Amino acid sequence: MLDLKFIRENLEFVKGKLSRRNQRVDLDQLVEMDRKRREVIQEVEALRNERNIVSEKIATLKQQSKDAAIEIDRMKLVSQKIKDIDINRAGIEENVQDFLLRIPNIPHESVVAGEDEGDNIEIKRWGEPPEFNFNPQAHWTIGEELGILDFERGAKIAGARFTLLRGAGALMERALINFMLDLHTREHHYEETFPPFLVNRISMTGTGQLPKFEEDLFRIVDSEYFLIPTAEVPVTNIHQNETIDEKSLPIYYTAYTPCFRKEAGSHGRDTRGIIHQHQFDKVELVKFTAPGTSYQELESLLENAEEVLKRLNLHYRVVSLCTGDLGFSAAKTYDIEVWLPSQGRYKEISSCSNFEDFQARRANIRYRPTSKAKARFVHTLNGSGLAIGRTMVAILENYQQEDGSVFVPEVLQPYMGGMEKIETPAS
RNA sequence: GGAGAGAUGGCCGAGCUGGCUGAAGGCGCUCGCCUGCUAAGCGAGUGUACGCCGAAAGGUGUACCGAGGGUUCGAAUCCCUCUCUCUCCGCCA
Repeated sequence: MLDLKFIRENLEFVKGKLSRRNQRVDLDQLVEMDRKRREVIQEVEALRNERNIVSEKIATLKQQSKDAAIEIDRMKLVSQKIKDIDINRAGIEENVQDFLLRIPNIPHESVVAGEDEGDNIEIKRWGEPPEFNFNPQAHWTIGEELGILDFERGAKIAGARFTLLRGAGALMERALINFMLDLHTREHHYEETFPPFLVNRISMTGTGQLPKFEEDLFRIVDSEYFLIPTAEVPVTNIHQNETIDEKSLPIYYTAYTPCFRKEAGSHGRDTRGIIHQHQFDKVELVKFTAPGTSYQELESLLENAEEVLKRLNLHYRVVSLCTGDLGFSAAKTYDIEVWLPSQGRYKEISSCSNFEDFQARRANIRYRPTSKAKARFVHTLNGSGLAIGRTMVAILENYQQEDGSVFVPEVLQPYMGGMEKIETPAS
């Protein structure tokens, strides 16, 4: 959420910044509502002031056993008027608030203007794509052959975009989770957390999923619980409505959670395999920082996520999203894209963003500077470190052998009971 | 699921027979005084949000005692609904 006062005082600047996003916002309408809002506030507060003064007078009169009937009658009318105006004011303020919650964040100055992902800027590449002297298979073929990805059973149990992992597949899922959590907690100094997987509407609004993107979320019938689409939601909301001591910043959290997404807009995209699932596992990284350091913290967050791919020895590149491709809440985002041999292209496996104070204002997460100035909003950041399912896709495809077996990356072997290779049950 | 208790400022804790209570008292914190150092002591200050005035310093108004409604000229105080916490019983991984 943007600061209403900032919009009011920097209208042309904000308009210019938002025009580079692929979303249209009529700020003039907001400014007019805000003008009306302040007008009504002045009106009702003047009446309240009068009522307070006269009520005190009534109290005095009564103490002196004098008659206050005239004042009381007059205040009855004033109170009724206050009530009427208040209803109007509440309506206006709700409209203003709702409007504000639907305005996307302002892109950081370093974010390049562009239309869509085609305009994203490649920042770097790491490693080399593996070379095959045979035709590399897609992960769904490899996984089915090995008996570790069971798409038919997944669909039978739940439906499309659900997959049953079994045997070494299920084991690798668990191994990847543990490997990533161990790396981030032991070497990158994130605190491990294990949050609720269902959250309320307030938390979803705090991080920006609501009110605008409800159709992307799974919701529990007959209650106000939503299944989390990412650990970002419960973990960022850990400090909802809190004021943090500056001394304890920056705060680093990591969490493994399953993620649930309706994928409403992606019908027909990646229908095969486990690239787009309604349920997938992810290890997430979340940071709370002071405003001055958030961009250097974004760089180190990105490095922490990259480290996972480096240790798995998977070729990847990093792109900086352009204004048109930027998510609703983000001021700046780096995507890490891993190489998929079967597709001959890079596929997003992590998204690392700085939200600046956009989420903090919504979720009311502040910090008190040591200089005892007044509390300010923190900056929040998060990134996948990494998406587990897509990491498995990358491993299956990049480590595949001609005979259909798949080597287990060295760093994962201790997490898989020393297993070095996944082979077909028959062999 | 049943019965009961509670939610007040950074913290503890009064007020809850409605009217100088933004809120006693204590702790903490800040500044000053005092003190050879430390401790103690003394004095003053110490919330947030929004509106208006002001270049600013600041001034001023309104709101806020879990949340939302209601009664009343006036609500932290009375009534209703909800949320959360605690205790006991039942059930349960």
